[in-house]
Amino acid sequence: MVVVRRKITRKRTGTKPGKERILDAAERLFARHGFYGISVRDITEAAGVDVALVSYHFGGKRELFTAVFQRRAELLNPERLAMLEEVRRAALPGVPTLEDIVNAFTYPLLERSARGGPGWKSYFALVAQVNNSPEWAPVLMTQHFDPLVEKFIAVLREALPGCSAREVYWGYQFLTGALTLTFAETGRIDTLSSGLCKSSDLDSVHERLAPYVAAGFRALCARANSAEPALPKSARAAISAKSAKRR
Amino acid sequence: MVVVRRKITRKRTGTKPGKERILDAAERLFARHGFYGISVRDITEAAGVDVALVSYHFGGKRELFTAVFQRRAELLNPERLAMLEEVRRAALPGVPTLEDIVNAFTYPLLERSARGGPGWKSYFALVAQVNNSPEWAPVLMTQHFDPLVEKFIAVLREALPGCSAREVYWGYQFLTGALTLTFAETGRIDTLSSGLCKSSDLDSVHERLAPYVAAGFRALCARANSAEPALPKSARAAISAKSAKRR
DNA sequence: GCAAGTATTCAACGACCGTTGAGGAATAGT
DNA sequence: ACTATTCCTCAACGGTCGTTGAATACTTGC
Repeated sequence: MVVVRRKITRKRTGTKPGKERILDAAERLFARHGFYGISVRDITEAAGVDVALVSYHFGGKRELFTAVFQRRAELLNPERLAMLEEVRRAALPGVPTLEDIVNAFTYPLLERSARGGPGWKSYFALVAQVNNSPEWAPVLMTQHFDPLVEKFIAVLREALPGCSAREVYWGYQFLTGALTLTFAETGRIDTLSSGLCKSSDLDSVHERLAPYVAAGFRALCARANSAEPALPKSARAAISAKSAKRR
Repeated sequence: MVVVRRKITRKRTGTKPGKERILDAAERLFARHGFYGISVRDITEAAGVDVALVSYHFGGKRELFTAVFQRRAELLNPERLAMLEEVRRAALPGVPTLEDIVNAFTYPLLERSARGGPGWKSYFALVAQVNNSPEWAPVLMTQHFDPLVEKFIAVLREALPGCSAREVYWGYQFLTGALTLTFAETGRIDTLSSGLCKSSDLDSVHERLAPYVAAGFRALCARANSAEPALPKSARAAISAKSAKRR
């Protein structure tokens, strides 16, 4: 397949500077085809700038990729942290519900993917691919999201007294898997359901994910606390009663 | 970075024919770096054969990729279908529990990823990446897994009487997201939990995923049947009682 | 042992890859 | 108006990409 490349060079017609235009184009194209599936020429042509600008502004293709990943993470995490603290404060002197914690974790993401514009939509699709990549996840996800995740897990543990840390970590893993597949918006649920459900209908996900995950967490803890009792029966019963209380 | 490529050409030292060796090497490398992240030369060098063999045996790189994806899907799906039928038969004249259905869906996969050897482990990591890719999922996942998935969803609906199809589809989507992230084995839960949980500990996943997901399904149905009543109250109460029954 | 067919190697093709250095244009400070 | 700085263009580099056609090796059937 031979593709003729015509130079576009729209020469400052737009209002945005080249650096930002590159970030936007890279975000969109990386999200769809991954890091290796897109060349810097693809990106700069889509952005209407010269190839050399990638090296000039970012140092190289790899650094551009991490810059794309970083840009919106820095906007997102403070908001998510604030929402977690707000949920926590509102529940004082008790602890927040699992549903509220999960919502604080997911809502800022789902809301922006749904109504933040195409840039945000691409960004979350990119996060979905990165999160499922053995090559990229240990670097990018850990670096940009783990400090926040640790805070969420700490609050989850407060809301699940008597539940072992292992259950909470596995529950979080299932949550983030469900969430990132949603962001990928591959359209698979659309065809499976013959159009009854739409990948892009993130409001439906927002309604359902928190109840689903919260019930999952409770089931994990109930299972761990009923099987293999390592404590005397009386202590175990007290713990179960506490963690089984709903709402 | 300049990498010197030395020819290996181990010339039929192994027992496997070149076609199979290419499939094995491609599986391992595609799983880690994706379709575009690996060249056919990377693959053929790892397999110890000549570059031209890819075109000869498969027609091209793209066809090799789909062949890798197809090979184990064809082994997997009949077994999963048989397990679903077995679970269904064992529950007659009733319907199987959600836990048993989810296990029939996940166990053949988790078991092979855990103890099927490195080939299977790579394969599921590849599936994880494909499932989260807007470029590949609509083609490969739909083509090779959707017929099976439709059967599972049909049985899930039997086990969730009075629950709308939408809830079941969303519940399935969350399940498959949690499952595929598990297969990716990115090691993120390892660092998050300071080594308390291990990505590779699929037995732990097997114990927990079914209870988690089953509880999630029940929560979705309960939510749908309690909020926004479109039916008269009496009918609604009857449905809720049915779908809320546990175990 | 010979022929037919299959499997594999070899060398090379044009296209595209990421990156770079030299230089031009725009901008800001004085 | 001059200068320094930043932003951007142009042309080209060495390398790697996927693919191919011709030639060689191996296997099978007789």
